[in-house]
Amino acid sequence: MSKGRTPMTSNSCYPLDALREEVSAQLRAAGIKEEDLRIEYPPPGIDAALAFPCFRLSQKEKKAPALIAQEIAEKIKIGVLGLLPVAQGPYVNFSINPEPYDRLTLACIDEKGAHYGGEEKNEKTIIIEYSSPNIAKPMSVGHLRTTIIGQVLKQLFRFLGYRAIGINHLGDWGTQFGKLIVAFRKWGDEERLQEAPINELLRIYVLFHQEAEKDPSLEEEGRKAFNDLEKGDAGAQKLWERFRNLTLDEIDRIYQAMGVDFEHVTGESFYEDKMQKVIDAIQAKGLSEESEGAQIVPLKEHGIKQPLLLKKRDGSSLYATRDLAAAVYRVETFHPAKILYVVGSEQKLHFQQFFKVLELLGYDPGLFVHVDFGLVNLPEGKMSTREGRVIFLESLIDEATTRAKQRLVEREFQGTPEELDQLARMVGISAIKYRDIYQPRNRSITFDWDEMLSTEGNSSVYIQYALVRMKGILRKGEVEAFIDPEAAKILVSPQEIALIRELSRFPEKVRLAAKEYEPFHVADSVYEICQAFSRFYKENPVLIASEPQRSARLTLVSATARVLENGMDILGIAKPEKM
RNA sequence: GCGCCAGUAGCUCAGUGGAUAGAGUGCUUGCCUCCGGAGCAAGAUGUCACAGGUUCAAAUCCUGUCUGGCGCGCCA
Repeated sequence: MSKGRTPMTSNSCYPLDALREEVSAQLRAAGIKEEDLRIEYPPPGIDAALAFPCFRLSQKEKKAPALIAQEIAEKIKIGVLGLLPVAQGPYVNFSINPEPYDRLTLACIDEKGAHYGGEEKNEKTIIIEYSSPNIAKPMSVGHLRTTIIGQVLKQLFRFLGYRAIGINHLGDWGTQFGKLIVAFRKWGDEERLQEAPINELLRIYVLFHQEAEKDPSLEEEGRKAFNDLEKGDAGAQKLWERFRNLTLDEIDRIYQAMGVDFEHVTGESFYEDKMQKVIDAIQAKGLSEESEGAQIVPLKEHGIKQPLLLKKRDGSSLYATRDLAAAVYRVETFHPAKILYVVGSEQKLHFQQFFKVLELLGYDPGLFVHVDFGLVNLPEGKMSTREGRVIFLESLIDEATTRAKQRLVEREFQGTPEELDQLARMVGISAIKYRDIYQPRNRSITFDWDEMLSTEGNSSVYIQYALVRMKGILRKGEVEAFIDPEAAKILVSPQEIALIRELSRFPEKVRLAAKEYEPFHVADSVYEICQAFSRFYKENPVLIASEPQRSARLTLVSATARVLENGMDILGIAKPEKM
């Protein structure tokens, strides 16, 4: 840090925070009360970094807002990071004093390094449940969003100092396993199961449903088989275990390719022996009742019309029961500050119900968050594994890798075939991931190959390419991440200033992403940084510049690469050295 | 029928009650003697679904209508 010239009340050196504090202090000194202190960001056309609107005061004091702005501006003295504010209409606009602000930014990046944008370690635990594929089914692009968003959130919260625990809540329990057991006993092929387990399981599963249309008694048989399984029948148990292990081996390969990992892989079956306790607690509180032979928890009095189904007529469990057991187990085992459920928005009602029941059981409702997201549809309509209208994750990864490779060959990539393969995977898989985090989670997506694997504009490739150019410059400039804050006085071109400004915004965007559970804010900042860099790169030569520009620009490239890598690490975007 | 989500540029989408509503893509046009052009620059394109209301101020809040997606008892 450069000599503590900057007023800082927190231990954070983030420049935008410091500027905000400075501006707040100035406004307070000018007589603005705390409750009127609202600082906002002016729109892009306005040449200012922060603005204070005077409408509210105008109401209180019955004076024209422009007049108030004028008076406030006159009372304020020049700051350290900011210039003398100016009244523009009803606003008091605060502009940045580039040199000290940029010096602080560079110093902060230098000081924090790989932690720039992050926060100090805290003691809080956050649990993130994500991915959660079904055993015996291939992963389709439908599982992509939860897997990627969940993994990114985990990395994001770690970056912000949390202890983040990822849980893969496998769909390894439920009626479909009864069906699968019946199907395998009738039509299963041992050899095929060995060779391509998921394929074979999918085949007999689809077959089961076809046959069940002709012979509805199969459904009953399936339910009975699950009931056996739940009661601990040895034969059923053994088959189930095989299906589970074989599927997991296959799925693990995809996780590995995508850089996804979990602290715990505990499927629904894990909670099989933990459900009774919750059911007892619910009954003890008198929350449940019998209805049409099933056990339900009515929620009408609590604003939810549909009751939660606790137990089926035949006494076997439902997913809500297992989710309740899982929640209780996790709270007691990990004492988390939050549990995030990264699950599609079509399950919103389910989460409302089961969160409400937890609340009625005495748990803090603020503990549980459904991080929902929109569906992935195909142009032909809703995906359906049974009806064969589906794109498997494996084919998506293959296609992405193939396309990346093709492009690399076109561009005459220099390297061994192994390097080419590896790079193609880095580029291809990152492209897939980025598509799920560059926009908010909320919307449903219609799957489109070209859009999914885009390499232009706001895409992972654009970001990787920007990093590669930075690395290229640093390599040739023989600079090892050297950042000299004093470069701030030389970095005065519009592109240089704009780039540093963008770097200074990164921490705030990271924080916002965590607050809203929205990875896209990080992606957005990363993209803006790359765009600012590309503009800088175009107009400001680095290596061929003469001193002191050359060194100053090397510092800037170094700092930019640092921040960019922090962002890419959060997002799980691969960081190639060359491409 | 009820509930939730969405409707902003041709397409995919940002946008904290405040200033001239922004990106990407697509389209038109420039830019490789220069650190990698998967790039940069410029241009055109808007009834913010519609109708009311609240407010000094509404794409943003409220009500209603229309359109689309999802959900609503023994699947997850």
